[in-house]
Amino acid sequence: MPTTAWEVFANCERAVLAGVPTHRTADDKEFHFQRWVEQRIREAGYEVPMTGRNTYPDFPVTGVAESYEVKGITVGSRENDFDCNSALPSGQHGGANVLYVFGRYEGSAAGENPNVLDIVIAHGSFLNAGGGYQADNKSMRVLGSYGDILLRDRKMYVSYTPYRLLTGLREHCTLVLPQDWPDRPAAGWVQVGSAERTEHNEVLVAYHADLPANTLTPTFEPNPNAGATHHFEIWRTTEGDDGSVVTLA
DNA sequence: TGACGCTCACCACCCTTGTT
DNA sequence: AACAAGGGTGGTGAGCGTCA
Repeated sequence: MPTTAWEVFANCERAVLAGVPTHRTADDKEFHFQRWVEQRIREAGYEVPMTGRNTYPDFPVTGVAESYEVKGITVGSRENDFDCNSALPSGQHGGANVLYVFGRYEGSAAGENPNVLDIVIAHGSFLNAGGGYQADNKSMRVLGSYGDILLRDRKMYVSYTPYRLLTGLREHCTLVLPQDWPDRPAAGWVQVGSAERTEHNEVLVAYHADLPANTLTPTFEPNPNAGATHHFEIWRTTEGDDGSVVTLA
């Protein structure tokens, strides 16, 4: 079954190598990189619907069970982890594969047209294999001396980026897919590494917040998938390949 | 031992979408 | 329409390790 990942990645890599910058405007400092990725998806011949800023994932591909979630990183700032807000990273969402697009781009000193320095597209299961428990956000109007202030138990998940999990990603473009990804690349690709991630022994089932003490106490149960391994293949096109390899950090 | 750089927790803020 | 929930970004300073 053909997938979009190879072509979308190849377009991103080509644009990085060609020095295609993003376009940052004063009124929209945040979304230039998302737009840059959207253009690459469209260039690859795929349609993405116009979505608002609050959709997750950012770009579901029309007619294909694949979607792209974009995470921009200003170079030299926060490269090792990212705020997922309340959407725990996952390889599946709404019946579609989720591919995370990370890119490092130049900061505000570069002006309105910062260059994209490198790209990593990673299947969500590389960040989190799934399973475990994830409750929706809840709130209750119980707080403060008058008892009328809303307490939002708003989960904020912070996941490692591939830049933390893998070596050799900077100044290169890199594609990370599950070993059992449904299709293989055409000619012109090089596998530059492989990675195996093993599931943890326990899963979080609850946590207790003690307000006077200002502490959080987790409660765990054994992970039914403890020790399960997930295998990933790491790819570049021959255009971006320089013989270097990628390994788990 | 002080300067420096880095990480991380935290803070501050913005805006849209969904629900009632 | 009002409110709750959800998606995002950038900045800062404490703490800590490294190195001259």
